[in-house]
Amino acid sequence: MKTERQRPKATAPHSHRTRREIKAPARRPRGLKTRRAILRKAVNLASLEGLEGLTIGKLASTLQISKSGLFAHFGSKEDLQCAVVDEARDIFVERVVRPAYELHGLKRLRALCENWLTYGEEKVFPGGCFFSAASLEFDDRPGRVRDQIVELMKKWLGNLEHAARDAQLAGELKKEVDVRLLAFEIQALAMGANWSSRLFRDQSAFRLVRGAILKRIDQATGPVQSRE
Amino acid sequence: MKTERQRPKATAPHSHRTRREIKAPARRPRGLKTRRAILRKAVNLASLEGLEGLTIGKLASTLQISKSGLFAHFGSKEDLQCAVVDEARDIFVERVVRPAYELHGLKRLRALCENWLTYGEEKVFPGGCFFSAASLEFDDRPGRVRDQIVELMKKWLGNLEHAARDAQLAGELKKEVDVRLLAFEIQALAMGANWSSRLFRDQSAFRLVRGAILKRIDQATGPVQSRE
DNA sequence: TAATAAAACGAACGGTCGTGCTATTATGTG
DNA sequence: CACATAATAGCACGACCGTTCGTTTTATTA
Repeated sequence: MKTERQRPKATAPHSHRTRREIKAPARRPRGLKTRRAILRKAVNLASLEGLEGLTIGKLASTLQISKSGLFAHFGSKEDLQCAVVDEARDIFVERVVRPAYELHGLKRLRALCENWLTYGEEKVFPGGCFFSAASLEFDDRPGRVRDQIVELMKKWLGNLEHAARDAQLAGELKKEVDVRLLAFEIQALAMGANWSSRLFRDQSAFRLVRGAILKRIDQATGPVQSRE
Repeated sequence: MKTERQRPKATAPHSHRTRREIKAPARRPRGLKTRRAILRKAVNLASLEGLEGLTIGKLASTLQISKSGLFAHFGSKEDLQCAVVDEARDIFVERVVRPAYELHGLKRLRALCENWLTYGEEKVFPGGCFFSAASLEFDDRPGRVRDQIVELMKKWLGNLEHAARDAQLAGELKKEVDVRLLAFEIQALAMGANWSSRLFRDQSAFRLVRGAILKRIDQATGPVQSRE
């Protein structure tokens, strides 16, 4: 009853992504700009230090705003972490998933792989793949953050698998190919590239994995190779 | 000059694993027993909470000893982390590497894979593969801990690659197989199994990956299959 | 321009972190 | 038994954590 102002979203159960512009689209509340700026920095920081290592004080001093002012935007650290994950998701979708959705079947599958490799190579997040790190950091921490990451990862694997299945239905992949396994192998190789490039500070891991994934896909397309 | 007692190893540059039993082998200092007990617990805790999330206070209260008493065994948190990594290494070598070294060539390669999968399935560390987690946690934290992890991982990949190369030289693998890539793919799949099993709380990932690795190796042995 | 509400601030809280000192206890040796 | 020494405990420090609260600044609008 008393703590109402600094937790504006606490009562609303789950109203993702639709904040307040629904009823007043031209109001442009000044807080949103700051919030976006905070999240942009927070995502980068979290990719380097981890979602738990991301501290409100450090983030605030980096942005040169007050700790309490920053805090008021979120209401709790967990809410901040959730917002950061969501922001990272948006960036990932924009860079990796969405462009591939203009294609279908095998082409989409190839595009998803290539976009991911580019996303890794170009260091979209300075600390490497945000979700690889977050997955391993939160696999033992029950809570909303973990739930969110699980859901995102399921969707990503589902995207790979769906594209592969479409390709199979279109005759672009051999009938005996296990599309679920194929998706898993691609994901494992991609995470391996991220792991190796970061731990050994060696970007050539992406070259290696690009070759491995291509080989794996070619192998699944059969001797006919992917038409065109 | 004044802080000398609680950092007994600080002056010695790098005397791993040979502590003080070198000159008095029968003395059996009582501290070692406690130290081992601390490390055993610390490894488990660190695998769950991460090497940074592993806290001296929590560790001490878990073991029901005083924080300062525990601290005196190591002298700094970084030293503790190094000791924990070393302890985890010992366990890993004992479970995965050493048993395979009774075999050679392709058999050793297969044994390394199978031992790793068993090590993952049986939850040797309650938080999953210690080194997968530590790798991603420390890939951006320069220091002795990171250096140690890098070295261990290089050795592990080297082990896989070496076994594969021996197999190739013995004619058990096709000549055109890239043993470095093969080692990398195995490692990526293994880490993928760890990742998936933990994030989705689904042990079947190990079944999936066992199949994938076997297929990958069979494919490298050629149509003749591994003799015997 | 005055009123109003949102946003940012500053200071402080209780807690925990790693670490450093000093004292106490246990152990092995003369 | 006395003594030296190693092992452990007790206590406190400064720093930083997430969080709260009251105040001040800033922007909107009547």
